[in-house]
Amino acid sequence: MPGKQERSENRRQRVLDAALDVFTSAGYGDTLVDEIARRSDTSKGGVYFHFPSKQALFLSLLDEASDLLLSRVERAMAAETDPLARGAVALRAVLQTFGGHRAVARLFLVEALGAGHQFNARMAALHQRFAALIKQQLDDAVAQGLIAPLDTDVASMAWFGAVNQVVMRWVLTGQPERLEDAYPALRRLLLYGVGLPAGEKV
Amino acid sequence: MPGKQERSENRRQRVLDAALDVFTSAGYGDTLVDEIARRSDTSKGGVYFHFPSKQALFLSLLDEASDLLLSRVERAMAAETDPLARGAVALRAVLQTFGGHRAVARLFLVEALGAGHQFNARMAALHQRFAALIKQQLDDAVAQGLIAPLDTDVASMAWFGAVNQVVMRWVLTGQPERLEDAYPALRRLLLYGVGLPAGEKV
DNA sequence: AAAATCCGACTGACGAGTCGGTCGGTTTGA
DNA sequence: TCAAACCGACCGACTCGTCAGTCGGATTTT
Repeated sequence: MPGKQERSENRRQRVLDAALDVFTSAGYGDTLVDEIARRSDTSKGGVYFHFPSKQALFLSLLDEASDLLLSRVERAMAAETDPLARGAVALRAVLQTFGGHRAVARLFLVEALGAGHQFNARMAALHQRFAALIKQQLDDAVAQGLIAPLDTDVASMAWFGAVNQVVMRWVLTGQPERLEDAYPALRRLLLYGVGLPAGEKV
Repeated sequence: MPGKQERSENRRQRVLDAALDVFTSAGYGDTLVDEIARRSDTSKGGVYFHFPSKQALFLSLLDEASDLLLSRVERAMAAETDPLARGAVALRAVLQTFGGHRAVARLFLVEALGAGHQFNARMAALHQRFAALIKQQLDDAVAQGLIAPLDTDVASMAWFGAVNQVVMRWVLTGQPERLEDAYPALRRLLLYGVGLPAGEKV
């Protein structure tokens, strides 16, 4: 017998799970709250008991997902000190996390953009956060003389975009079979791009 | 006195122009056909006389824009023979074209994603077309021994994504002031990334 | 019993697409 | 030459399905 909080929490989580399913398969606009209710074995009223609006429900998913992603990335980076190594492990953490949660990846890369203008600010902030994380490592690397000076604004955007696109292709087409398989090629590309001489370790 | 055809063409174009405005500022979902009619100084019926549906109107814009972009890129590439040089001029052509048509850039990079799942296939095909163009140059460059062998699948995706993201930032935040200003840094990044030794010409 | 949770029929706003009608220009034919 | 007949372009009030969100009541938990 689940206690009170427990039952309620279960229900809330079931709604979130179902919402992830439906949002990622139908897109935000075409998702019906009724469908989320049906799939989570509750009712429309039940959904609205736990979430004030469809939009808030979607944002809860995004928050849940970005917490997951950022915590993993930060944990990975904490274990390294060299800026470029931190970039590399962050890259791997991203590929591993998305690689294990395709629906989450889809939510981030496809649906969030398709969810209308209300979400653009939120997404822009999230992008900004990641780009800043990358830029910081690049700036550090330049400061430490590991790489030659370069436009780290453009470079961090480009890094971010490159990873983004590789993940997106995987989400949409299933290639490569395992997302992590793209790691070596991507790491090489990014590090070389930033001026690291060919044949370096890290 | 404008003939009937002429007047009709004018009207049709006015609708397209207004549609570009409204779609790019409100997003697909939040765009009202009534608003397009209002801004093009016509009526809802007038819009529907020229286009069978809101969706078809949007697709017409996309087609118009992709024709513009691809023709410029192809023209630029035709003037070069070296694969990496072709990549570089293609990059510049993209930056110049989008740089001069911010609304079009927004249409491609933001609104098309927000336009719902009906458009995903269309957009995926377009992305595919560009990625294939890039991959071809990279494969040629490898075949000609200009660069060391690499995973050109991942590399072309990464290139594409990198450019995409730089353009998107410009669309959303206005940085850099002139999109073309990102060209040198981006070119360097992409060419180095692909293994071209630092300090090469092209 | 009281409170928390859940149900689902219902409402109201909304907006894409329709359709009967208008209007200016063009063709016909007397 | 000049209507009468015609036609394509255009208009905008209206229809009609859709769906997020509500609410009064039922059910479950404490």
